[in-house]
Amino acid sequence: MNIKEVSDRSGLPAKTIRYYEDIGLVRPLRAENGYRAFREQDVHKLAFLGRARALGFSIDDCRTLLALYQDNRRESAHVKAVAEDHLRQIDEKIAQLDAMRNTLAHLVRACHGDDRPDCPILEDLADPPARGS
Amino acid sequence: MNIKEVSDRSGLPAKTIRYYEDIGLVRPLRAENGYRAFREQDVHKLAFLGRARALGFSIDDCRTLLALYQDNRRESAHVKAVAEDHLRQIDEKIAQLDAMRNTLAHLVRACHGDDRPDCPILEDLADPPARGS
DNA sequence: TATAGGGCTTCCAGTAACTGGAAGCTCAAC
DNA sequence: GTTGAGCTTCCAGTTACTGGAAGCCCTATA
Repeated sequence: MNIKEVSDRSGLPAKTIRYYEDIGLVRPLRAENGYRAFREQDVHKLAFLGRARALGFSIDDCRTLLALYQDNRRESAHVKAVAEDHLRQIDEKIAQLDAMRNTLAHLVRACHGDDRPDCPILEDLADPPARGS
Repeated sequence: MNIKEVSDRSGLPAKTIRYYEDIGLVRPLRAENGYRAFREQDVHKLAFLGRARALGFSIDDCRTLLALYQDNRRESAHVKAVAEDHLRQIDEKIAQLDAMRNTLAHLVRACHGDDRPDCPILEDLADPPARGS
């Protein structure tokens, strides 16, 4: 199977698939003409990677998850730990973004947004009112 | 004023301040010994940048905001547009993360997390149930 | 006065995960 | 035989820094 078909079936760009080979996530065979020759298992692996990436797992996590997937003596606790850790990171990120969002939304609401220069957004950036106290 | 003091007062690492000079966000003077010589306005600018970055604005947005800040013939509409655009991007990002979070939390709850290999997380990554329909 | 230290300088490389593009080989079709 | 699509490799660029090396500068102390 050539790379284009694998790309279509796994949903990953050909560039990404080559990159994943580069960093050792997949090891397709090679045909005599030098073309990559993918097997079903390669497509399966790539689809797995695509889904893990879509859940936000890092490439490094993906490597771990893939290894666990292929190890049938794995302990599900190990998988769960990786996922929980990632979940915590997502929660942190969301909290961070929520905080930004709140401040920003507040500022945007306060700004007239007309042809005059007065702007609470810039004023806050230049010299924010002390928080708390 | 030397870089260390500016770093302390603006809250930005010295490395970052040098980087900001590199990309033209600040232009401190130079002392005869080659050391950067920062003025009050430089510190002010850097603090502005630090706050804009903390709100998640890109360096490019920061450049724009700084220019608007320094242009007293600006229209607040321009500033507001930049901020609203950024707000939209934050909202998108949050939505994305929320979706990930939901799927992931669901999978984590379903996983026993013991010493056995059976794992709904891996099963889902390997072969997810069709969505919708 | 010699030296030790800490602060400052520049420059290079690395990070994460790709993505774009150039140069060039291969293959199928007309 | 030639065209065009598909494949190959390799290099550079993206974002916003960050770490580290090599080396100058300044101050204080012995």
